[in-house]
Amino acid sequence: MSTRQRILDTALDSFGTTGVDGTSLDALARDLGLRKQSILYYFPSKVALFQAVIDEAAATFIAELDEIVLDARDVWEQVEGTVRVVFRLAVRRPALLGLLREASRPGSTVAVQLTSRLSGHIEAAQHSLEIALKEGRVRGEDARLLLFSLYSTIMGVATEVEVLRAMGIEPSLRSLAERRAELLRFLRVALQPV
Amino acid sequence: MSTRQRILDTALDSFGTTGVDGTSLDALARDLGLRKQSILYYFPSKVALFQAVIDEAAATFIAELDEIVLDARDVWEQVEGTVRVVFRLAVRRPALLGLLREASRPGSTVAVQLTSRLSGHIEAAQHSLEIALKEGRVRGEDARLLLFSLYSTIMGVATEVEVLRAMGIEPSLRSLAERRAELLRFLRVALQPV
DNA sequence: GTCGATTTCTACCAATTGGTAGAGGCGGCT
DNA sequence: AGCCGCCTCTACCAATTGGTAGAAATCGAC
Repeated sequence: MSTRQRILDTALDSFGTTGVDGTSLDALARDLGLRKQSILYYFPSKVALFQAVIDEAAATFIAELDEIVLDARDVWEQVEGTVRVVFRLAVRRPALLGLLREASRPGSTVAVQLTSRLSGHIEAAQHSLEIALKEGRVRGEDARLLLFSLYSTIMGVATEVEVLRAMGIEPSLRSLAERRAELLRFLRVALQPV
Repeated sequence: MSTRQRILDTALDSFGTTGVDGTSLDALARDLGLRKQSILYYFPSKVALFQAVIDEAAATFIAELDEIVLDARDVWEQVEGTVRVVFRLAVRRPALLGLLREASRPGSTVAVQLTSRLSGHIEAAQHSLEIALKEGRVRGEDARLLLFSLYSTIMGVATEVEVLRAMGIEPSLRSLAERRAELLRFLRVALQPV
């Protein structure tokens, strides 16, 4: 793997767990077995590196979502696909979810950049939700609120892994799968029209 | 108000919005019209200050919750009370919610402290949820997952304010009240037994 | 007024931060 | 060999970080 890509990968992990402010270029270079000047050779500044990491993270996130969600035939399949993607990321790349949270924090300069990057996907999801609402296939009123609720519920439950880890409890894959199944049941019931 | 209390207040706002790493004692002192040495007079170190802030934040949060939630007669009143408290905090003290997120981030040293501080309330809520589940007054299976889902949903929607602000949109109080009402409808439907 | 405690100040400090300048290694190409 | 472009290095820098030492100011009590 190219040095540039290695830097992006390690930076994502570090930014996602320790935070951007909590990650120094020195520490990052140490993890890579390099000097920080080599990092600054590939990326002109730290914020440039952060933006590149965000860009790549958003790209992979969208790619994973698109692959599963876009060719879903109804809203429920979209929800199911999103849950699958987010949980897979929570297991395989927990730092990515942490990074998304970090970047969407108010005051972050890249928040705008990230949301504009994701806005296409968000609007598409909202649109298909609105249609489903209008046709009565989904229970609810405001598509935007529904979307936010779904998103925050999924993210919250998925990041429960991290919270548990922070409390010193290592969650098993089995318990994670159970939680995912329960979350799906919960969402199905919540979405089902009366 | 005492200087010590002023420091705690300003620190909460700063830590909650800019983050702990993103807040220097110098900047904090500047906001207070002091020198940072005066801060270090009241709190021996920065992490000591952070812990004090967390402690106070958790205390107010719990106090607000207890006041409304504990004398609720059924689970639905508890949920309604929690939503009311969180939304009120999102309007009056948005930094507090940001701080709670910051502190519950994995890798944070105070995460354990915070959760142990809240654990009493969490267990009480989980307990009453379990009873409601057993008696069939609430639809669901795992009380713990249900609790997490409720919590993350409420938090997510409440912090939508911050996300919108980060996108440059100032949400009106009216729209916030609407969202709260919609969230309550959403939760009521999701909890109602069949 | 003055004593003593509480509080806030000036003056430093070592360590770390992100970032610059430029030398040298390394490979392939002619 | 010699050159060149790519990469990584050493050496350094100004600014900022959290924190210390101790001098002044401020205060109420007597």
